[in-house]
Amino acid sequence: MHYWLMKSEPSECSVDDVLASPKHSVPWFGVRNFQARNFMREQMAIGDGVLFYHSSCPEPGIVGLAEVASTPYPDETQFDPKSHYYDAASRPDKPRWYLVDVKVIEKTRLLSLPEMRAAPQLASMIVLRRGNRLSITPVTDSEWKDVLRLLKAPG
DNA sequence: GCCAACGTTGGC
DNA sequence: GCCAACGTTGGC
Repeated sequence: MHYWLMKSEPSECSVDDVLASPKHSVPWFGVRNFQARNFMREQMAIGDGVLFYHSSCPEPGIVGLAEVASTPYPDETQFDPKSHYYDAASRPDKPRWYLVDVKVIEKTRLLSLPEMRAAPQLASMIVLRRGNRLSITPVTDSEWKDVLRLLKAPG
C-alpha cells in the first residue's frame, strides 16, 4: 500500500471532470515521463491513496482524495496519430507508456500550494521541492496523514 | 509572458 | 559516455 500525489491541469481534467465521469474514474493518460510511468507501471496497486492536485492554474493545490482503481495497462493515446500524446516510437506489441485508472473518492477543500509550503510537517513532500516537475510523486504515510489533518482544518 | 529547473535528444 | 541544445513544466 502506497500513497501518491498526482498532478492534473484542471483545464484538461479537473477533479469535477472526474466526478462527472462513470464510476468517478478516468484513465490517467498522457504521462510521458519515464519516472512517472514507472511509478504507475511498477509500484502502484489498486487501492493506493492518491492526492489529486491541480497544477498550471490560478490556484494550484490539492483538491481531492482519490485512489488507484486499476492495474497498469497501455495508454492508448500513444498509438493515435491524431492525439497530442502520440508517440511514433512506441509499438502496440511493445508499448512504451502505461497508465492506471484513478477514481476520485472525495472532493476536498483547496489545500493551496502556499498553504502546503507554509506547513512545516509537509516540508519533505517531493512536490514542494524546488524545481520539481514530476507529475506523479510518492507520498509518505506521515505526509498523507498530515495532509488529511490539514484538509480537515479550516483553510 | 517570463524564467528557473529539469528531462530528453543527438552529435561527437 | 559526455554535454550542449532544445523542449517542457509549472509557479509567479
